[in-house]
Amino acid sequence: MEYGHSNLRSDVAARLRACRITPTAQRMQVGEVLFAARQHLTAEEVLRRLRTKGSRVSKATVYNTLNLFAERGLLKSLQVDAQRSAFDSNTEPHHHFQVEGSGELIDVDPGEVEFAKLPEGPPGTEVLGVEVVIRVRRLPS
Amino acid sequence: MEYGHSNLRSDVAARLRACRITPTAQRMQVGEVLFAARQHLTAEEVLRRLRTKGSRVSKATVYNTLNLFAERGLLKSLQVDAQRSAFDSNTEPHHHFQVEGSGELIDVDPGEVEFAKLPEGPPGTEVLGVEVVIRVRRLPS
DNA sequence: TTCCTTGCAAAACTTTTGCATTAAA
DNA sequence: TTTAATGCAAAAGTTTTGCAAGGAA
Repeated sequence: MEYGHSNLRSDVAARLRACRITPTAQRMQVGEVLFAARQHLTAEEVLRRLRTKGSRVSKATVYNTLNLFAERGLLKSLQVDAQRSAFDSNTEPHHHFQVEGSGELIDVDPGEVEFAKLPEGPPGTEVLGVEVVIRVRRLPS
Repeated sequence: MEYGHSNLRSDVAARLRACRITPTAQRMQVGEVLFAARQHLTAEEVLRRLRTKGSRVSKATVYNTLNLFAERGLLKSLQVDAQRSAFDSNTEPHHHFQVEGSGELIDVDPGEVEFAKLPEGPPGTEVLGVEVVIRVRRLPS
C-alpha cells in the first residue's frame, strides 16, 4: 500500500486507470499528494500543499477530485469535526484515535480491535462496516 | 432519563441549574425540545421545531444554546456528515447505527457492544472513551 | 447597577455549482 | 470532433461573531 519515491507517479496513473478515472495532470497531482503515505488531509490542506509545490490547480478541482476519488474507493472521507472533513488515503478497514481539541486522527490497526459482541443491524438493514473512534486526551508533559 | 409530560418543564429548569446555566425562556424552550426524548437533532431542526411551536428564538441563540449545553454535558454533539452536526440528548455512553445515504442515526445500547481487545492510547495520551459507528444499508423492500 | 443573554445581520468557512475555456479521446 | 475536465467566481449551506438592546441578579 505504500509507494517508493521513484515509481509513485506511474503507480498513481495505474490506480486512477484501474478505477476508470482519466489521469489528468490535476488528478495526478492530487493523487501524488495523498497516495505518498497513509495520511488524513483536509481539502484545504491538499490545496495548500499543491500550491506550495507550484501547482495552479483550482479549489473546485481539488474538491471535485477528492470527491471523485472517494466515490471510486481510492480515498475514504472522514469527519474531523463540525466544519472539516478529511480524506484518508488508507482505504483498508481500520479505526482511529481522535485527539481531543485538535481533532487529529491517528490510525488504529484493525487487528488491535476485536469484538466479543456486536449487534445486527435494525430490521430491514444490513451491516456494511464498523468504525471505532477512540477519543484520547494528550497528557500534560 | 426520560421525562413525563407534566414535569418536563421543571425538570429542564433543574437540569440547567444543576449545570450552572441560567434557565432563560429561550434555553428552556430548547431544552424542552431536546430533553423530551432521546433523539438526534440538527440545529436547523431544533430551530424549525421551535418556530412551529410559535417561539421567536433566533438562530444565533439556538446555536449558542446547543453549544453551551454540549459544553456542559447536557448534550453530545455528533457529526452526521460533512455539513451537518447533530445534538444527541442521550449523554450516556452509547453507540450508533448510521444509515447509508440519509445519515440517520439510531442508538445502539452500550450493552450490545463488547470488546475482546482494545488498544491503549498512543504514548502520552489517555483514553477518554470509545464510540462505535455501525454503518448500515436499508435493504430494498 | 452590573453582568449575562438575546436578536439581528453580517462575517467566516467549507463545499458545491454554472458556465465559458481547455484538454483528452 | 466529440466528450470530459478545469478554472473562476458566485452561490449555497452551516456555524460564528459584533454589537446594540433587553433581561436577570
